[in-house]
Amino acid sequence: MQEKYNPHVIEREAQDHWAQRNAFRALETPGQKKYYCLSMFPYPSGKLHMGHVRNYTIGDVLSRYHRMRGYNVLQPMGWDAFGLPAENAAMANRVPPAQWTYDNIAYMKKQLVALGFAIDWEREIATCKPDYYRWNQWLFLRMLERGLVYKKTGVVNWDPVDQTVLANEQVIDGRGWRTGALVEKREIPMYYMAITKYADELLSALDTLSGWPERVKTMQANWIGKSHGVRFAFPYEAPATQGSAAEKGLLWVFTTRADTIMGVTFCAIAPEHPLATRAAQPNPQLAAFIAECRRSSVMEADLATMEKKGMPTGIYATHPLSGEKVEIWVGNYVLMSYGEGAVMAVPAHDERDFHFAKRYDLPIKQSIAVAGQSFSTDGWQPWYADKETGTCVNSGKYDGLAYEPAVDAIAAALKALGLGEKQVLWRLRDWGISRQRYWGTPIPLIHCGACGDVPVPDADLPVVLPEDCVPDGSGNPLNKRADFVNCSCPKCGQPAKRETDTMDTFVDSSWYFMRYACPDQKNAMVDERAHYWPPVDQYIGGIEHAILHLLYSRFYTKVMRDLGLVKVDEPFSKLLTQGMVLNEIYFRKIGNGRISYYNPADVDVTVDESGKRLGATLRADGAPVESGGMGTMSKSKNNGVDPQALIEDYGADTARLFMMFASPPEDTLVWNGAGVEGASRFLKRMWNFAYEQRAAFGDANGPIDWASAPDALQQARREIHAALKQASHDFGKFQFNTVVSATMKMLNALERAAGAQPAQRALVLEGMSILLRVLAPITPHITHALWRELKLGEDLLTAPWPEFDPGALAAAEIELVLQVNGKLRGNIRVAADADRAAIEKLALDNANVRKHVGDQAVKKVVVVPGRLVNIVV
RNA sequence: GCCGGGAUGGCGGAAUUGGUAGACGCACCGGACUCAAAAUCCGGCGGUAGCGAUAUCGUGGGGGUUCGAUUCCCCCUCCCGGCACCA
Repeated sequence: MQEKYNPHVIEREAQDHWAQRNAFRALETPGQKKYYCLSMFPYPSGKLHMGHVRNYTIGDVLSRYHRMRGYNVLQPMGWDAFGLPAENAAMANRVPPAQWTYDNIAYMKKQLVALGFAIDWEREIATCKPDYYRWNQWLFLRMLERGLVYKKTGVVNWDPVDQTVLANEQVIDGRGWRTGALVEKREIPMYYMAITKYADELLSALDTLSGWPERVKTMQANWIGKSHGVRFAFPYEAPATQGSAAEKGLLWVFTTRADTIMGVTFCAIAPEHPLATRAAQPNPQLAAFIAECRRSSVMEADLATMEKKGMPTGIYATHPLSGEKVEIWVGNYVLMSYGEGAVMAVPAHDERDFHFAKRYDLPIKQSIAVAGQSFSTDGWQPWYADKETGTCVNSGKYDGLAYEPAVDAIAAALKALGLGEKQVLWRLRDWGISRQRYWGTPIPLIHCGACGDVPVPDADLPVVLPEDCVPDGSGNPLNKRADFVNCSCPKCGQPAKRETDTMDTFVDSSWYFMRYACPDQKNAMVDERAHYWPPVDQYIGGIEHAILHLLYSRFYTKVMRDLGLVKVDEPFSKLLTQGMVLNEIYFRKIGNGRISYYNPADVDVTVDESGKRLGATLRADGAPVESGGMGTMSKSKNNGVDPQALIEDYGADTARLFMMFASPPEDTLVWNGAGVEGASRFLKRMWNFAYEQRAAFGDANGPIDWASAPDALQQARREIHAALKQASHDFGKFQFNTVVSATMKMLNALERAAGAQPAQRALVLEGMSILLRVLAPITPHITHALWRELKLGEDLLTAPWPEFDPGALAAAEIELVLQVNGKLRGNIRVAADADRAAIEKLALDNANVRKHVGDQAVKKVVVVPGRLVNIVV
């Protein structure tokens, strides 16, 4: 045995050992409990960052732990390889996205291997390869056949200089990130997936996901957003204009507060609403306002935070129940994509309408009252919107009705008029999957002048993406590739054009977990092995994916089930949402709204004497940079920390141990390398202890009568088994930081108790056998080496998880805390089986307790068995 | 703005889910070893008062429930994640 811990040597040896045995290859073994453990696959951005190390270490710890628990474990890995950063890199470096991507994959794979993850690399997939995305195309066509894919227009960010559609991320302060040009909204035809057809099941099935965090289920439920309300219409008359004749029509709106209908004083429509367009024809001011709205962001977050503005259309509608005239306004806060793109406005009982009415001096009419509260238009009060205790007032025959009966009566009245009825509305919208970008899955359609949009026949799949394009930032380079675009129509054989839009990369990641079951299957999307492995038993990934990725994956699973491809209803039985790993963000604005980000490792922070931050400068040029606060480690913010230096300096085990010890996996973690030293020190200490004690191992020890062993030994053994009990319990809670702390307690206890006596040697042997197994999932290399050096068994990979000895935990005496009126006043030792009366007497006899009780009467004595005595005076 | 989450010593965090707040580490301070340093080992380490026993304050801020609140309830502040084209 080597005297010194040398991580690089033992890690190489352990990894060779596993590789030679093909130890992590997963086979479909009938009769054995399977455990499909999956960490979200990475985008190959270049190098791993600490968020990856955290994610994949958690997955590996759980995989190895379950292997020790006797499960047939599958842990695969792959690459979410299509996406925008590859195109950005291509523009910067003049290298095709494909080459950049494959280079990154090669480098990052090397890093994953160096970290010793128990991955079945035979199942590796990359979504940018035709043998994968072929099945994106195939499923797209099946969905098209079933009406689950359809075409309609959608709104995108348009850079008028580059003539290019921009991602939200590429719009900074309303300007294109490369050109600095003011971005416009533009409507273009796109393909949509009808996820709303599954809205009901996506919502109700959340109840079956007992292994998911409540917060994620809540977020999904709110996102799907089922709301019950009333859809109804305001009849209106639009006067004749130069362009169009006078028109009578119905303005449809949706509301969840039909009980406030008699408080309506105006209506508001989205700038994109057809009625707004019509009203703008004779009204240049309104047209200018609508044009201004067109220049605003497409992002909901921007829309919701911007100043609420509006303008009257001059068109009046008739209130369907009161017959009053109400004016129709255009409001920049009304979303065309939700409901009807129009709302009834009740300033008295809707906060947004209230502020809008105040701003434009529109009437405010109370129609709900709460007993004991008086209404005023001076300022908004939360009770104005209270539907629990409010009743209708100033509402004619609905006066006095509470929320539910009022909604029922009003819906019935509208229905009788043929002007509306109750309706369920979803916040969830269909999923627009078209991207006007090169580096993605080609949408398998052909546009023929005679036949229209024609699906590519299955036999012609995949539609292969040429891998040698270099995007230049203006438009989709596929449009310039005649060899890609020009084709013949599969129906009529005439010359035709291939669709050049590609699919949203969320499509790629919505079913990859199914493909891992059978990545080598060339003739089908999935085969019968997808009836063995799915669902994923444990999914692990960042909390930032709580809604979109997880919802799309659930949708895809249900679609694949309904196509008979898989048998599961849900893709992920248990979900662990890892907290973000944050780091400082530094940037400079380099003009035209463009931003350049600098890695914190290249930035010096200056502080004053009290440690307060004064500023930050870029080391390269000494000039100041701005702080962008804390944010997720990412390529786009250039604030990732490459784990490579950590691995090279300390080894994979230290990197893994440190990551697991730093915080519980679900917590946000602000990156700070301090503490790595401590993790490394612990492993060295364990190695040194094993080296010193190596003589205790190997020879047979007789059975030890622990009950007659010295107290100090019994105490040490109690500590070890208590720590084991805690560690086993904490594994179930995913609380790996306290598992690590338990192993530290074990080593502390062993170091104190070690010695040459037979019982001491037996304790060291038992303790190390437990310690190494508990630590094995976290630091697999050093534990593998020590397990063999100490001759504790053959291969630690398959050693069973240790069970604690309840007998070791029993103590003859226990300590009880004494309180007077809830304040700590001392403690006593009592026999473990002491009865209540004896405990009370001992407590009341305690000198410090007597001092604090004094001559006050004891009102009550609370005894919590095994914990404390509280004397209430 | 809306939805979800978080805040505990100088730092990361713990507290068997209502029962001794600060486990286990990091940093720091003192000591041993050393010519010296590093490494290692031993000890200390929330604030205030006290030589000490001990007292008192203390889990983002304010209020409440309880014999007892980091934990449960109400209000507020700040930070993080998501908001449909970053992945």
